[in-house]
Amino acid sequence: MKETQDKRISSAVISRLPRYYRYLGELRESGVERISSNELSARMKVTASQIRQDLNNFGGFGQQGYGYNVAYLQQEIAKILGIDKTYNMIIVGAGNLGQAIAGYADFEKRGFVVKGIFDINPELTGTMIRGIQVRMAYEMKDFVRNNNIDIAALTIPKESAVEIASMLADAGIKAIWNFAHTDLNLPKEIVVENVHLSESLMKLSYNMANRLREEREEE
Amino acid sequence: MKETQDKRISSAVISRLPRYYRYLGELRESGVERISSNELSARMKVTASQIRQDLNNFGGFGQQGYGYNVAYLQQEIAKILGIDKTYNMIIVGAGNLGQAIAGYADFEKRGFVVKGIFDINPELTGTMIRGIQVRMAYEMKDFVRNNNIDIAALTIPKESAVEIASMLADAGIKAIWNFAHTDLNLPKEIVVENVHLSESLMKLSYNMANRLREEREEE
DNA sequence: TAGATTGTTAATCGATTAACAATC
DNA sequence: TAGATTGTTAATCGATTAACAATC
Repeated sequence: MKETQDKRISSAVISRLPRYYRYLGELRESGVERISSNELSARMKVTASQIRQDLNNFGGFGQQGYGYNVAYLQQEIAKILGIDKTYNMIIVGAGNLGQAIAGYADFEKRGFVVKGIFDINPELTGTMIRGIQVRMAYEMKDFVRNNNIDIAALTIPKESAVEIASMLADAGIKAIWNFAHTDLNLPKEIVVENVHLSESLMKLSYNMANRLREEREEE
Repeated sequence: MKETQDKRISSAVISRLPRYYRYLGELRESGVERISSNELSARMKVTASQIRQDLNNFGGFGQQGYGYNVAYLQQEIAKILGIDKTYNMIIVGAGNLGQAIAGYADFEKRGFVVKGIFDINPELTGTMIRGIQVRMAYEMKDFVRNNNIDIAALTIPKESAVEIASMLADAGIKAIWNFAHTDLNLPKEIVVENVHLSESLMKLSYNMANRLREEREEE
């Protein structure tokens, strides 16, 4: 009997779930039906113990002496991640990044349906991007309210991001996928997932500088 | 006397440095000259203790009874992150994401100089994107060798990413900023920084689903 | 000098790994 | 049944927080 999960799951665990999901998908595609935590461990370069601990936060998906059924486990992880449902999404900012995400979210993952793209540039009004109409920013609030929009991807400059995010929160958005280089200050019931590319690039830079440092020391 | 950092710094610490850098930049822009770990703690919503611990991994940048000089601390963090230098970069993939990064890396952060953009589509040869010439994929290896390229941003489908990454490693690239939805398997001296947007979106999805779950429980 | 705040050591908390009994 | 492998408890390791002496 599966228990409803009660204890709060750490974000470290959550961060690993999509990667499990990806590997299980690859295994499934290549026709692998079952896998043990040990085999998966070798492929993914994490410990088997961690895999079992992570999964057992959500229930027992395996079978002693057998391992895990690949398709079943992937499906269960999909449920845990909530990607077995569909979500309505808008893209705010019709620049290259907005366009990339529009195309990406729509094609790559069926579950995230892009309903509209918004921009402040009047010249873009009525333009279509990947079959989705570009609308004016001032229409956004009503659009979110009337079209049951769950998620907004913010691909706009940091100067306007905080204000627009607050407006979206007022309009009842549930989550913001934030690509703007700033922290948003929103009521805690709004989910925010940050993608700060500049910070990612700085981490890369650190590791590059540090790799060289290490090599010098080894000499 | 500042010690050369010897112990390995945890990636949790490194991940926080760019955020410190950003906040310090904002403070500097608004004319703040000095700040205590306590004030910074309140703004950034992390503990003052953590700020002091993080910084003291790299040396003592503050002064008892005074706090930290904003400009000086920011500069020192820049050095730690290695963003006081310039790096030569190429973009692999001239799609929307590649274009977004080309524009972004060049304008937003002066230190990362985009020297070339590569694509397999012959129609794009010779095209200019933000003043940078688009070149054919087969020229890439020689280009990396002859132009002292440090970093490659991979914005290509996962099918070709692993192979191209290996080729770039052969050509002497130092780091790969990987936007492809796959893990790269490269020699350990190559730095890899992954930006897996689909995994980010799944985390958002989890948190959204979970937020709703929690709210239901609270009722 | 007195007050403020760092740098750093110690205590706590949480996450990862190891071990093994349960069980398919 | 014997072998394999999970689920889960215990041990270890590391990261965060608290406390405070050092010192500007």
